[in-house]
Amino acid sequence: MTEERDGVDAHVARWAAFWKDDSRFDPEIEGVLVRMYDIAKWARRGDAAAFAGNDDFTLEDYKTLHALMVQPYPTEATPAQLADATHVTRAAMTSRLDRLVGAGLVTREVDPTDRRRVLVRPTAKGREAWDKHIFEGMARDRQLLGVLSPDELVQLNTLLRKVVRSLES
Amino acid sequence: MTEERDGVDAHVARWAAFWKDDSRFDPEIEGVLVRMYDIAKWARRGDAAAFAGNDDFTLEDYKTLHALMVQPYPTEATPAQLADATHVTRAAMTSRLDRLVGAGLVTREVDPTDRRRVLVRPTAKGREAWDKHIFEGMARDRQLLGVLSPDELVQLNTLLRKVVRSLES
DNA sequence: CGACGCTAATTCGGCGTCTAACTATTCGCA
DNA sequence: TGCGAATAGTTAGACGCCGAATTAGCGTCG
Repeated sequence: MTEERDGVDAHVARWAAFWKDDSRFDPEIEGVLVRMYDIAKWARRGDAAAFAGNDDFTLEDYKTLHALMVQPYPTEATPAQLADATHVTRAAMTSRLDRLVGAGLVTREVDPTDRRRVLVRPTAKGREAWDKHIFEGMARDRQLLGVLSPDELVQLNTLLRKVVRSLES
Repeated sequence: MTEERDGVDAHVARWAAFWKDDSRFDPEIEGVLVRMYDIAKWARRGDAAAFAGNDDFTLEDYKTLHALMVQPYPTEATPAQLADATHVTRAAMTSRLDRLVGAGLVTREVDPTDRRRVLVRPTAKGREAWDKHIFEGMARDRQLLGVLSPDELVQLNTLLRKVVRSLES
């Protein structure tokens, strides 16, 4: 075994001592989930730190704006679409949009063809805010995964894609 | 390309249309992080749902108890150790322990040798609660990653381990 | 055409986390 | 010995999220 151990190995090993011969426990399964959970938490913390100074533009603001900007259609979406894209509830999206409207980064208008719906569109100021932060986020991401070679990234994506596809079905 | 696409591919592709030739954007990097984030969120939601009925034993209670039970030393730890193990702040751990003490699942005593410190230990009831849920959680985990073969799990862990090690240093 | 069901968005109440400030205790060094 | 710095835990206040209930508009079918 040339691979070096990490903190999760230590954690899982200790933990495995309890159920050495119990088939219900699989160290590889637990290892994968703990690691993904830790890495995701780390990334989230890094992103949050990058937005810490700004009182008027938070990480959540950015994520919402990003989901809006990369919509397939012209940059316009309903709250429900944005909620799905960012994996939060509609209730959470309502409060996110309150903030963004208040800051003048998006507009919120009732859809004339279906008055139950609301159409959200970025303002010029919103596009600027998005543009300003998008590449900084990508730089953080690149640094986070910098230890992996391009080949390894492709491998990793292949494996993760399988998992995501099984979740989507 | 025999691999099937997932929702993240669609998301990232749309997104990539903006910076087709911009070296600052790497679809593999973004894909990895979005997928890990989504999978972790999915797992968390599943765990939370499993604890939804119980009013007196939440997912957070379980996680704290678990961290306590798998401590290297005899089952006893300080709030700071538990906070580090579960990746929450000490303030959050204080409120978690309030709940657990209130429910009679752990005890909290001042360390006689260093009166700043507090020692947390599980009660018999706490051990039972932990035992009751640990294998259910593992079953959920196994189902979540069921699409991956044992070999693929090892591959995945090897890649993730590299990332975690780089974060730890 | 009117009642019922469905969909979209919002409001409300509660929970968990965070940062920052505070208390208590111990350590270190003049 | 004594006093400032460091450490452990807690408290206070704010924020974001969630589930459930609410309001409003659309649709369909008798």
